Amino acid sequence: MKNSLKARYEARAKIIKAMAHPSRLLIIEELNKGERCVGELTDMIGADASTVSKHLSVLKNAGLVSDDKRGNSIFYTLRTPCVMQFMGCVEDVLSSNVREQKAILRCCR
Amino acid sequence: MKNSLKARYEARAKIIKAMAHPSRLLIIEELNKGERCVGELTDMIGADASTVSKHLSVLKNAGLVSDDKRGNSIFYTLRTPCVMQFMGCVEDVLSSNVREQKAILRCCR
DNA sequence: ATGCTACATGGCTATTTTGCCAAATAGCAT
DNA sequence: ATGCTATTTGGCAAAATAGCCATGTAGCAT
Repeated sequence: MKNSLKARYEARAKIIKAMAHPSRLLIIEELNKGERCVGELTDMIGADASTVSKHLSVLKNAGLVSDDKRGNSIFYTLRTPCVMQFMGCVEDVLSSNVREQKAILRCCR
Repeated sequence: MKNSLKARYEARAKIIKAMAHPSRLLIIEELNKGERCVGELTDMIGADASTVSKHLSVLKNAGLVSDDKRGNSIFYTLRTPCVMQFMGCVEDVLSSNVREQKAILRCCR
């Protein structure tokens, strides 16, 4: 693969990889509704606070979220809500997969 | 995290994770132009044929591509072209990141 | 049947990711 | 200063991922 092209795909992959985790998808969806502090997200996810903190740093490092410290808490915001539009497509893939499974069942009865 | 919710996010994550690799992004973009056989993709990527084959199986397993064996070759197709629309958003994130970097430079001169 | 081409699979190692615990840091209240 | 709450960081072990090589399989041609 040509070098400049490779760098381009690597940059994209980094962003997509940042989204590619169940907990981080929950975070993205939640932040799409409005800003949330780490504690709120930790409660929802039900993992160790340090784990959630690291997930947030992955998202931040990819440029998907930004943070704002106010008082004792740090509030996170979704920086580019367009990523949420993608979820519709992901759901399409999922239901398309289900349809295919059904079709396979039908034809082999 | 509630169990049914968790399963939902895991299913989504699997699809996104399948996209989260430079070579697989190239494959997706190329298949968006039309069907391609493994050899063509292997030449473009410049990795071992077995490596490319495994990338394709990841994409297939996620339901993103389908394959069609004709003669001696196997042709892959992008099953849900909507994933390509997402790339625009990814590019937005990237250029937004660049803008932010520039802003940081400006303010600290 | 033999050979050749096109892919896939198994096996292995190196690297990356994940998630917990413990410890550090920062802000607020007393 | 001390304690309390919120969050991050370091460290570590377990799990997942990536990529190569060697090998297996399938189709076509001779």
